[in-house]
Amino acid sequence: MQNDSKEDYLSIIFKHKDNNGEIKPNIIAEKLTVTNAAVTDMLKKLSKEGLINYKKYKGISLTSEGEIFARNVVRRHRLWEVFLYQVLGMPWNKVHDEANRLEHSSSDELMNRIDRLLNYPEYDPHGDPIPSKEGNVPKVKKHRPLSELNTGDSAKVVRVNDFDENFLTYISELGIKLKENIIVKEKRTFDNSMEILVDGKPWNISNKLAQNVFVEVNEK
Amino acid sequence: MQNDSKEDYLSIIFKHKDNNGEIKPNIIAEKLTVTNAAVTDMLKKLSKEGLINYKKYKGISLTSEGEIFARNVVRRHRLWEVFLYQVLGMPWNKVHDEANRLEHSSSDELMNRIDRLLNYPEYDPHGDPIPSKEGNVPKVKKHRPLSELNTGDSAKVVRVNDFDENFLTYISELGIKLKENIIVKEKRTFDNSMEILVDGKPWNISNKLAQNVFVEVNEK
DNA sequence: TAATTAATTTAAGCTTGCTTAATTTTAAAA
DNA sequence: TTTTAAAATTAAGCAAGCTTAAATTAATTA
Repeated sequence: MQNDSKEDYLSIIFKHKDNNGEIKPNIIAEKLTVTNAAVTDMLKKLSKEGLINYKKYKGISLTSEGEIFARNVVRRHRLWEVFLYQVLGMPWNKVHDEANRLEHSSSDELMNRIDRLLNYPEYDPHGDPIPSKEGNVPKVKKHRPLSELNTGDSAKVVRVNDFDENFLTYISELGIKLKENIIVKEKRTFDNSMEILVDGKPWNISNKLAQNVFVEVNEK
Repeated sequence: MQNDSKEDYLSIIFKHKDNNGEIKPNIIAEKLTVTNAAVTDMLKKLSKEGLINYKKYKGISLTSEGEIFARNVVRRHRLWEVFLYQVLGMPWNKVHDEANRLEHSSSDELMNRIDRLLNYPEYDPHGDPIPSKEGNVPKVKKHRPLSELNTGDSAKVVRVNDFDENFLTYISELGIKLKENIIVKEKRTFDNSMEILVDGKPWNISNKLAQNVFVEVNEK
């Protein structure tokens, strides 16, 4: 109701900021599917409240207060994802949208109880790190996009992007999931598409798809 | 976000309608702590959408479509209450407010999974019936307000009103909970206050309090 | 560097769900 | 039944979070 939008904006900034901790309005607009004008509007409000640093036409970044706020939203989201996936057995691809609603409706006390129930998980079902109650963010395992591998490489899935439900539905069908092994049978140089082996089955995947699956390469 | 208010109105109508299935705007305004003007406003919208029967200055009732809608909101609310209380061990008095937020953010699929996890409970932690997925509302056990009992009566708690967190906090302190036995040591005729025995301990309670605790009288 | 395109901001306006103040209708009391 | 009080409704207006259209600034390309 009152804070949902604000929470969405801060969470998006947190998740999509670059190495300098900055993000462009454009990206926020895309991720939230609102117009740029709406973003400008909200940025002013967030700035006035001291949650972001914002100067017209300049980069946007979280203040330390905004960082704490955002981290907490992300914590709620990812804990709900683990709960939905592990405890309720909800399929991978539905978990994100459901958590997107729940994250705005849960008190800290509730989330701490869920956290305990789940035995303090460090990663959500897509491999993203879950900020702790104290605000610590677990290290993300070193990993590269599947798209960078070459013919003959073999690797283990450690993270996937969760921004698109259709993408998740599709890779589920291919048998791609966390900790699953993937072997690159052939990489085609002209369009960077590849043939991969998942659980013994061969699939043809686009470069775009491979860019959204992250793996830890197995030493040869 | 979009539907929260609507859901609140329908749920209040469902829970507080009289024996004719009707309710006055006044009561809705009180329960939702909004002005009568706001209620009139919303009633027009709900009526236009075919969710309630409404004629100016006349009684308000749910249409069959509204009934289905409202029942589902109540189902979500009460299932969440059971979950919070039983699975997470959240205290009695905090469960209602938390569920008030979650009820607006949960898909049917989610609630059906929670329902299964809880093994299809029929009553929430305050003794209120939980509508099933199919819309069946379990029979509420026959019961009377504690305030109607007299000196020497003994009874078992089967339901309490959950409208006020302070009330719930207070009766928790007295040891009053579902299935707890209460003995009326003395009822005072001049103000209808009573001295009761809960788990062996004596307490003095007002008539107002006793009106909100519902019991099944033990045969002598 | 100039011209063009893309991104950002401003301005005006809309919808939702409220509010306060004034008015009308119904219910209760004399 | 008349008067008075309570409840319900209408009218006008406000804040939040959007939109579209126009204007400005930054980035890219020729």
